[in-house]
Amino acid sequence: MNTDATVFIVDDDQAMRTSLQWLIEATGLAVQTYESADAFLASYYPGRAGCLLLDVRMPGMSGLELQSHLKRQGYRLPVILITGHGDVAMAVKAMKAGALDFIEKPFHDEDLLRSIHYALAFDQKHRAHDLARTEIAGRIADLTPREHEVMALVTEGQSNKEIAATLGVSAKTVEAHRARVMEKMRAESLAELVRMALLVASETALS
Amino acid sequence: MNTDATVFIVDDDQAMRTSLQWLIEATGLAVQTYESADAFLASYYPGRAGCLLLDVRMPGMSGLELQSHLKRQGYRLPVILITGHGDVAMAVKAMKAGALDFIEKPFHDEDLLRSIHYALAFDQKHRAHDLARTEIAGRIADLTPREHEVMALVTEGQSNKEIAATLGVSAKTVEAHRARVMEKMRAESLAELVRMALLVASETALS
DNA sequence: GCGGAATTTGGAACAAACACCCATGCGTGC
DNA sequence: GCACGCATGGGTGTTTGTTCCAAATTCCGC
Repeated sequence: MNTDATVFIVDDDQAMRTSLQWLIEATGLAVQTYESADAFLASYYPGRAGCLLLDVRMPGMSGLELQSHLKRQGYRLPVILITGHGDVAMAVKAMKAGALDFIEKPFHDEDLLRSIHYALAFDQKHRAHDLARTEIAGRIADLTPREHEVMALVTEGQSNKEIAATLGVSAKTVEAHRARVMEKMRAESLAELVRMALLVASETALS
Repeated sequence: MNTDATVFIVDDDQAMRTSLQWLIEATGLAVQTYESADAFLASYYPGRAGCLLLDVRMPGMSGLELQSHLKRQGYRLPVILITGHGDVAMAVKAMKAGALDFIEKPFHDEDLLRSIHYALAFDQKHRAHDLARTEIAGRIADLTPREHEVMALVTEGQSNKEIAATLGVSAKTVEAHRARVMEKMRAESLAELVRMALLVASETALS
């Protein structure tokens, strides 16, 4: 398990916060509590690993609002919603918005803990992937327009000769661009370059 | 919209089936109704485009059971669950299992129709992808064990020489296998082969 | 055992890619 | 103007991959 994974708890009810904190810390996990969505947002920065335990009904920004706000910001922190007075429509809406779980109070401690562990595993699994994707995207951003163009055609399967014809330049020029692409992308092989291209493209593909 | 997309309705209540059928056919969509999960399974074959409207509570196999059964079979038909007496836990369970929506009776016609249209779009979007994936998986299944092994190393980025060392055979042998892999997979380029490998691997990766 | 598929290996010629070297022209910014 | 990055392209040689060819071995099923 990720050693600096933290369970972030946002709930306006002091007693609930304390009780959740005790329960979760007893399993050896780090916990940070906040009494409002704004307090959490003021403290959280992307890159913090963990998961988010969120009360649905709170003064100010509600749990669902915070959830969609984080999603818009591109934060990937897994969200578990907790509610005292939930209904089916609310639960479905939250799950559609990407919540990992939607738990009604009162709940069984084991159910919540199981959900938290799943969320942490989910976060860890996606975090490495996202990091790699960001890294690769950064390298692509460093390519010149022409190099970017050549990389696209190379990863599409065209040979240097075909690319030269497509771009209306000599094969020699394509070779030069291609070599620079391999170097800048730190790709050891064409296969690796194709993998990189697909990795960053996979994000764009998810509507 | 897909012209042969069909809305499959499974509900043990005759009146409900008829009412849903009228509602949906009025929008110009094809509908087929079944009075039980078994009746649906006896008639449905994968490849049929559309979506599935499923009553949760039915004699015999329940809607949730049919949903997980289809999932196990690898069928990707989008599922919309409908229930008269649902609770939050049931809705969350269904959504976790991949249902696109979970609707309580009584519902607004527009809500159901919106959900159906989303499901049909979802189905169409994923169907082409899944078809391609199945096609590629079929070709891979036709590879001999050795060819499969060589393909794995090739798409990993190893050169023929490296593969030869890995497998303990001559580079010449690897060339022969590689050529047969390209032919059997109908890949025009290494990039295409890598794409194929990643396409089928992406499914296995989704735990 | 015999036929066939799978695996193995080699030769020769060719195409493609890579790795160096080099040079020129064109903007942008200091 | 001059330096720098960018795009362009030529030469030369090596490495790698492809495409023909042919052939030996093993193992499985009929």
